[in-house]
Amino acid sequence: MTDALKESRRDTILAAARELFCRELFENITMSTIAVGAGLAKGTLYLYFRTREEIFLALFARELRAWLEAFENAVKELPSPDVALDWIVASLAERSDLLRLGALLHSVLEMNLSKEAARSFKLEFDAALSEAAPAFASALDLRQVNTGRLFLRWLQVCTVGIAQMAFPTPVVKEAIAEEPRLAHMLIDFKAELRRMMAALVSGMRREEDKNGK
Amino acid sequence: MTDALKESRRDTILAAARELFCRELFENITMSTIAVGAGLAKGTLYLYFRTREEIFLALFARELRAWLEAFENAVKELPSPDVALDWIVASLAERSDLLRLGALLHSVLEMNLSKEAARSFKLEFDAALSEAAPAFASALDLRQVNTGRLFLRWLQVCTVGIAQMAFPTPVVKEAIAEEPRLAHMLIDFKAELRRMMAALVSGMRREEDKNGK
Amino acid sequence: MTDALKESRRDTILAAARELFCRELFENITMSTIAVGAGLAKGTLYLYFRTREEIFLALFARELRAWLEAFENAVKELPSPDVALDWIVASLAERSDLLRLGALLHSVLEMNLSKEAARSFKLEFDAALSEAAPAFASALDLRQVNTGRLFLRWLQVCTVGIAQMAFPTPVVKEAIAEEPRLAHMLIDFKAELRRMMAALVSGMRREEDKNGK
Amino acid sequence: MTDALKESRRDTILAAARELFCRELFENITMSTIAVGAGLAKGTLYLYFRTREEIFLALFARELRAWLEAFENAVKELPSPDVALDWIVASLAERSDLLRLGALLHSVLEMNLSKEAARSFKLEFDAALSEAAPAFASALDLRQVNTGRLFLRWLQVCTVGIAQMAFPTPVVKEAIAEEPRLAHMLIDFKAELRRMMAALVSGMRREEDKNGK
DNA sequence: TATGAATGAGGGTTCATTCAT
DNA sequence: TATGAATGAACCCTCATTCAT
Repeated sequence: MTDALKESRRDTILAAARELFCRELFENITMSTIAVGAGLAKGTLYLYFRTREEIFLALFARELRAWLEAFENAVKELPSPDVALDWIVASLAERSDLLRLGALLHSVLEMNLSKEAARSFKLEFDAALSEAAPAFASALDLRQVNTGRLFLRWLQVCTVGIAQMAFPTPVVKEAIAEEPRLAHMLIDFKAELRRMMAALVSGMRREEDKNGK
Repeated sequence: MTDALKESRRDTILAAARELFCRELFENITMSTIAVGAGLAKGTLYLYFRTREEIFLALFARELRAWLEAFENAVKELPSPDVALDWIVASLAERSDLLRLGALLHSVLEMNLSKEAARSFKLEFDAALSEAAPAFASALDLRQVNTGRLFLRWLQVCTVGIAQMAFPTPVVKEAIAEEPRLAHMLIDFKAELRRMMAALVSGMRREEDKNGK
Repeated sequence: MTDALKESRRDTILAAARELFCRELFENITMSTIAVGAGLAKGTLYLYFRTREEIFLALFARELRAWLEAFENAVKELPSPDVALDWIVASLAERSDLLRLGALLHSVLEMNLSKEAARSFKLEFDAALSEAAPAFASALDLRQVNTGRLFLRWLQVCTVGIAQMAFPTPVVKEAIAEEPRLAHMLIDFKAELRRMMAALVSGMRREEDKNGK
Repeated sequence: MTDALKESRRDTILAAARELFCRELFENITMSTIAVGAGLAKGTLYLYFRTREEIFLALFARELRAWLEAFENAVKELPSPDVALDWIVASLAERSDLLRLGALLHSVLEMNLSKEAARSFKLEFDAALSEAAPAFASALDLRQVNTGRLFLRWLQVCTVGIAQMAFPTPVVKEAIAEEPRLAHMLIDFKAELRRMMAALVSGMRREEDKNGK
């Protein structure tokens, strides 16, 4: 079996997982369901991924890469830092599965992992961000690549933290909806992220200036 | 049975839960273990909390209140915004259980909750933050109470997001430790939070200035 | 506390149990619910009944006595055996809780009983039927009291057996309703009981004739 | 895995369940015990039956089919209706597990069932009886197949109802044994069923005659 | 007599993972 | 490589009953 064939099988599985993840909570997605969705037997999944968590970790990595690529494609049409930030925030808001996966990363997905799997995920994750860092630095008028990398890290921090508030579980959403006093707890993801990132980017610039002297 | 007695039972249970949470991953803590730790029968726990998740939600609420109170006690000894931020960051770093609970909030603790429980948790949570907001606003030289509330929200965002990176699961920690190329992925919680909050507070002040005109 | 007071407490409890039993499946009725319905504490129920099953056994006995009394009151207006049978069948069909309790008697209610409770239930049950036997014998034109007693026994047999078919559990009822081929499995309790008892009464008369010679 | 292999696994499980049911009360038989008895893992049971109740429902169906087949094999040696009734009653009395399962059918086994399971059980049950009806009609000198079907229905009614009295729970049996006044409550299953069915068959014949005119 | 807090046994079911074919 | 039958660990929660007050 060629590598290409192998890769396409992985894709089939990830596509099935993604499909399900868009409609269901993570905990309700079973290996069985994924297998059915992919048109494969349950056991076959384990030829491509060692655990259920690895599947979603791989899915996260793929979605992340896709978003980074989308940014690199869009970057020439982003004349100013402000427009770039707008694009970043808007495109993230559209990728709710990426956001939701990001929120699960730490407390769920990294829970049942072999050391080897953890290592290769982290390496891949780091590589992806590092490669993309220069483009972000330039689009945002940051002088150093390192600051671009920092931007991506802080973006992740904010993204995860805001997603927690902006996308509550169904029952929490209902509870908030029915209680007027809680209305202000429903955060708008896009607006909140935009505000925070604006402040953070200013901060980064100031730090660069200070260090630059 | 008086209310005080009831409250003390709840405390016993929460104390046992906390004890365990400091040593174990959340998923490995069972109702059985908590019951043994509290010197109670398993069924008794359900007289005070409707689900396992509710216990940890209550624990989070208690720890949060404790931290907020600690701040209010410390506030008079925090002459400048910088010192205040130092105190905030340092005291959070010391409360690793509060941080870890915060990180579980969304993806785990709010998963198995009745609407009623969700509602009362959110109300309590909101009340606690709102009461504390003025003290934060004043310590940080923010002009409006609302900005104090915003500070707490952003603090939560950053706290959760940074904790994700700074406190990896044991296996991930090992993986990072053994791979030199991943060294920079081990974030220092305190430093990172300090930097982010500094930038964010500056941003808040600028927004206040702009709106103030 | 006088005996009358005690008796009225028992009645309160039985009334609450009955109320619930009309709306719920037996297995869904808890001691808690009954206690709430009776306006008593859970523990108080145990001052009047030793087990949950005893409550429903007592309820059955009470309902049975009520029905037997109703018969004795109606008997003068039942000129012929046919009319008497009609009355018997119709009045049973109206007492669906008596029927449902009867169906639970063996496989559920008598499952968790002390020997003492079993004994006194059976004695009371037997006494009630024996007292009523003559009235049934006379209304149905049976010559011997024993045959009246036999009638009541067979009536119980048929009642229980038919109730099993005529009052299926909700999910079974649905299944039958949705499957045309199963339409004939929905027995009409009244018609079926009438037919069976008619045949059985004829049989009893023939046996009496044979033995009488 | 062939269908035959699958069927044999089901048989293994049902055999284990039967074995236990002969020695224990239904409520004391756990999935664990059955699994051990069948030499399988607990989870494996759920590959063949969706719930514990389904196992016993399938067991009932199998035992019923076995009895119906036994009848069809015996029918040529049953020269007269009386002899046929004798055979029927005696063979049922020997199959106490079939009787006990029949008694549980309504109030226990059909309690925890999916609609689908209920449907297929009822269809199978109905089919078995319908197929057997002609043989019964002919052996009992009933003119119409429908009356044969009716016979089987009434047989079920009586069987269930009488079993309730004839096979009391252990504690009830003791209570009756120790109390002379209750001696007559211990019904002899065979004799009682014989008497009732004789009367009912006469009734059926009379109805056929009436309708025939 | 009444309470209701405390008990703790109890078991069905799910599902990630393995492994013989 | 693919299968899917088999595994078996894991665990929450209910609720009848007791008993100290």
